[in-house]
Amino acid sequence: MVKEVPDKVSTDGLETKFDERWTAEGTFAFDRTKTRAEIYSIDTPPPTVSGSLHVGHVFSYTHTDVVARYKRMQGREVFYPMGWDDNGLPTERRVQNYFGVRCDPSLPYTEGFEPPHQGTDGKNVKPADQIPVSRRNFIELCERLTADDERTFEELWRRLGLSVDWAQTYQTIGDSSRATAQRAFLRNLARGEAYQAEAPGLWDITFQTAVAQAELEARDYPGHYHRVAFHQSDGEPVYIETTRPELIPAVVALIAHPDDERYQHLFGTTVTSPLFGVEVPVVAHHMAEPDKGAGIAMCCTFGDLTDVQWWRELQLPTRSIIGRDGRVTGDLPEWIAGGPGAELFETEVAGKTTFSARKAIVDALTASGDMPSAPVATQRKANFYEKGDKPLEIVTSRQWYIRNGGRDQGLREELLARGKELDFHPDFMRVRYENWVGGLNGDWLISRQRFFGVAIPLWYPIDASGEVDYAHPIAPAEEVLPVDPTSQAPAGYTEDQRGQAGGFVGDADVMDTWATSSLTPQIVGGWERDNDLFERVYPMDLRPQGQDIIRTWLFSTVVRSHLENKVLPWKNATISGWILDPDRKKMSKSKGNVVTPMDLLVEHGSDAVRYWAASARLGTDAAFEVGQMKIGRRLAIKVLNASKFALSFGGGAGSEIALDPAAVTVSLDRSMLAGLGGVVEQATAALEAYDHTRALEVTETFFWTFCDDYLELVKDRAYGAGADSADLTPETTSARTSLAIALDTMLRLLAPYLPFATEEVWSWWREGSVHRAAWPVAEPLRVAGGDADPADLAAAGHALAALRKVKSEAKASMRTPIVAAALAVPAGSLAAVETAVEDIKAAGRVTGPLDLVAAAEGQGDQAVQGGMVVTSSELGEAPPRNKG
RNA sequence: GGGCUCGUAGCUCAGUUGGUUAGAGCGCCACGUUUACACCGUGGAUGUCGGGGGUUCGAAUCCCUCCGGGCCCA
Repeated sequence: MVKEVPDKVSTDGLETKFDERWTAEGTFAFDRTKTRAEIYSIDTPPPTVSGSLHVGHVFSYTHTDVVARYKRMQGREVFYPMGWDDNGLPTERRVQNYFGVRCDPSLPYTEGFEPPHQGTDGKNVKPADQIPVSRRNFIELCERLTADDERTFEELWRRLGLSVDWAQTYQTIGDSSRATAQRAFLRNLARGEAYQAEAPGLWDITFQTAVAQAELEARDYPGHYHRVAFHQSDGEPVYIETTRPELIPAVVALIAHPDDERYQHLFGTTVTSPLFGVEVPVVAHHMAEPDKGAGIAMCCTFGDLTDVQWWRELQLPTRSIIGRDGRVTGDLPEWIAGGPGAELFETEVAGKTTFSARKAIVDALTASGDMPSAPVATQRKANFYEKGDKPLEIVTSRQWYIRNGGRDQGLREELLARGKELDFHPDFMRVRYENWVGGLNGDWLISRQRFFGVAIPLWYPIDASGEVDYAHPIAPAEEVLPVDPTSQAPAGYTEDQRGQAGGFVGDADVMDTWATSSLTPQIVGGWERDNDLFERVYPMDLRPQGQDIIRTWLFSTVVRSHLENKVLPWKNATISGWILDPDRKKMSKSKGNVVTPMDLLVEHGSDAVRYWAASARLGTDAAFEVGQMKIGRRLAIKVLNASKFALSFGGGAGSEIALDPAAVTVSLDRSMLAGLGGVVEQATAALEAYDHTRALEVTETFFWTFCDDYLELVKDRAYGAGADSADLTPETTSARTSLAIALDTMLRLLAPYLPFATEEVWSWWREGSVHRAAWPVAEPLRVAGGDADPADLAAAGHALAALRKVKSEAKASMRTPIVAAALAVPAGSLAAVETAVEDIKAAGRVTGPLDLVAAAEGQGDQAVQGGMVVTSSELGEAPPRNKG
């Protein structure tokens, strides 16, 4: 039944209209009564709310939504929650400025705290003017601020048309996320998978936090090689070259490559350090690079990661002199005390920044003659925290780790096996996982010295003498999670025992963001909170994400599921590519080449932007192409117009539209439906293989041919030459039925890509939402098509094009009648053209005889109108225009 | 330096296990307002498949090598 077809169609306003309708009707509401087999569950990446959404988000989330809509139409109940990642430094900074507070974890929680500011118009509040608050208060303010960000994000996602159940959202800082992260940590601890260690770790001076391997970034950093003499027992110098002379007080060994001829005689001997006279061994290790500097390096725990490796593998002593503040320790180290450099250290080096200390040491080396030549400028690779701008120092501190196979071959093998079990789309992305897991050389450091994150849920007892006993942490019961050890006392203690002998201290650290994000399947699935739900959605079906976070998010999620649930967290991982700007550079905020997604959606329409996004294959970088969006917009409008047309033949509003395949009797119609059946098969196979681009391509190609050829060919027959509904010819009924069936099918095929335009058309003549309609199957189309050959429609289309070409070349209007013509048709197509000749004549306005002859050998070009050639023609007079 | 990936028409991209004369859309040129559509229609032109070498009856496709872009890891 056709309800209403507008006179003038438009894509404008569809986004708002259907977002409201879908919400009101619960179109995407998740039905949790379904069983695991009926459910398709998606573990969507939670975007960082305090950052801003960019075009890359729109791009990759569209890919996921296409999958979600397809699976839903396939009859799966789609579990597709959206989360917000609020953890982290950017949020902390915004909260400090917005509310004028700073976090001091040593403070107690203040009930009903009201911050001094409510927004400061982007102006920074000086740290001295910020009111210190407890971590719990600080987190409450973070939650308050991120609530605004989340609204903005949701608005964008709704406009883009993500088929998310908005009742299922979560936050990585929310109570249930924190409880989940803490619960998982406590279980790791109980099983021995989490442990603390006093160990060298990378430390960011600026952010005052430890940094994990996954957060590292190696960058070029300017420095100078200083050629410095160590001394053998006989006084002979051994020259090394170092970029960090200030670490000479911390030297523990000189190291050269075992095959290096120059230093063979030194291995096994000792040398003394300049200025300080500390005796250190000369040892061999394959990591020493013979062609770098002098080929012999000083190892000073801990100048860089190679030093750490040497320290560990060669079991060298620990002589750490750099503290968390980035300065040289103020205490005189015992290995220097009493030596020739003790005074130098105490007066010139102790307590200095590395920069000042270096200057002092270099001056002393120059004065003593141990540095005979001037420093030589060089570029070295230094490790940076990805958000920091100062090279990282390596300091020893007490930190928590989770085992990830980096120091355990057995676990590593298990995790590599999980990687093989996971279906990556595209498949080659698997090697990124394998390279990363295979290359790990340490466990996962999860302690972070920040505030807005999930607290490490532990306290430590203080013994009678006031020493903190880190070896016997106090864990909370799972029932009381989440906890904040900095503002809550552990069971059996009271708050006034905090920091007292015989009392306790809370662990002041929070966990790495990924220690929470790695649990998104557990968080959204209700692990240990709603086990009924968990069993229905977990392990999940799909994890979409970017390739850059395979080593972090994807890997850490596999680790947690493997340790906790002994399964892979999902069956499939789809990896979207990057958006490149016209210069083939990755679009990013720092380059200033980003486009605001909301503006883009408003300007082009969401279907148009989705079309652009869906045109890019998974794993492939895509150009930011406004032209492609315009094509998408045209497609959406064409869908509206062609649909309006196809629905108009039956007499408009109130007329019945039959979808009975038995009414399709004309050969051309059956040929079209047979072709459509093939399209359904191809599109379905492509989507099953997570190849949404191919599915779109075959559907779109068919749709345009349908409009250009089929619709034109059957136009007259479908109108029915004055017939009223009482006495339709079977030929007219066949055309109308075929149009309706084709429309019905194509709307479904396009629905995941153009959710708004297809829903609009659906609302004209069908009940419910196209997004809850069944995905089409080829079988009924095959039956209706019978033994018809899809090529027959192409042949008729070619014949029509050949006739049009005559008019085009004569620069005549397409309305010009052809009084008589002869058409040479390749033998293989002749029968098809003869069968459809009445439709061809009507569409080509051939008013007189159309002679069809078999084309001679070599006549015509197969690539042009299928080799069909009009050999003679006579054009009539074009009718006058209908109106001026 | 290592790994992965890409290089096809002016632009953005398809090209399945090697198989006729390499495709699409955009853009371009010409024409046309036809009762779905000017956010349109019709027709047309367009390529050393990054370079070189090899395997083969036959290579955009397989192998080698070089050049250039991108990402990740050292």
